[in-house]
Amino acid sequence: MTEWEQCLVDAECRITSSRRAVMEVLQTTSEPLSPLEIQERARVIHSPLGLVTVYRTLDLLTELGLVRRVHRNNGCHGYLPATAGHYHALICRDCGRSVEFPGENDLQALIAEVEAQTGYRVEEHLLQLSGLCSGCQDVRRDG
Amino acid sequence: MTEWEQCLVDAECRITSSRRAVMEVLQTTSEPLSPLEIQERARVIHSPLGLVTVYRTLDLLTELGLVRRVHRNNGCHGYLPATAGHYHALICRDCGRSVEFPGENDLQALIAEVEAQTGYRVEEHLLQLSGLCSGCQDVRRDG
DNA sequence: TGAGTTATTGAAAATCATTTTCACTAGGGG
DNA sequence: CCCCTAGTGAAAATGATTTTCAATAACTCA
Repeated sequence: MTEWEQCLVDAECRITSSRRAVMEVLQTTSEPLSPLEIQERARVIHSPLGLVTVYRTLDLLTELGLVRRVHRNNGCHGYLPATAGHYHALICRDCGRSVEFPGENDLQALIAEVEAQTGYRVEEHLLQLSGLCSGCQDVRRDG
Repeated sequence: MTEWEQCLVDAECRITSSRRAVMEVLQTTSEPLSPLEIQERARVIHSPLGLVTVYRTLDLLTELGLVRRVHRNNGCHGYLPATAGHYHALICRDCGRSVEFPGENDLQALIAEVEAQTGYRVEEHLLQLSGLCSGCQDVRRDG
């Protein structure tokens, strides 16, 4: 039983072929995948998988903290395996490859400053960076 | 002629009743408004205003840098008058009231660190905070 | 291991934000 | 004041996501 499957059991959820297929796809991707992309890849493993089930499984895994939802430029969402703890996504705009980073220290300083200035109490933050990964920087230099 | 109207003229765009109505609504809000909410409020000023025109005007104003688009929890977007320069939004989850803050210094430090660690070149960032404004913190304490 | 309970599934339809289409209208230069 | 064309609004199209509901399959208890 994988770590994710154990999480499902702990949450009193059933381990189904559909969920297994979605989890396997998510665990082996380095770029954020849309629900449709996840369905396409997961159907190689479990062909009858419906898109609705992909959405439901993504909601479940996101709630359990196993995957992270990121905002894409085109308005739809991408999903990524989550690193333990609170991380943020850095996405390459060229190849879509994505990594996560912590950076909580710097952010906490910023948040403390903002709280002092505004009187708000900050509870959540959304931080997402995009740019070019090293590979795509090279391609641009070469081309 | 208001400052925003001058921007439209400079961009060789016409100043229409629809655009005036949308701009007036946006200039007098402190919380991010959805296109539908903007239409409702702007129709008090210019009743035949269509939702499509609201979307088009929002695109235009966003391109001109006069309004900022923020991500809402429910997946749709809210629009806010933009402060000059690069700012970020801080939104109250209770009353929706919103302020902008700079905080570029702390963020630049974080970005530099992330670039060094990952080899990516960061080009864009999305930072959005949410929590409780001072007023809503008080209400919670009282109630 | 096998039957029963019920969470889960998939297809179709519904919903919601947003975009496109297109004939009509009105802004503003001449 | 007229003309040209950018801008408009209604309706329809699109695309992501959610709901509905009957059928299925995963775990529980014997």
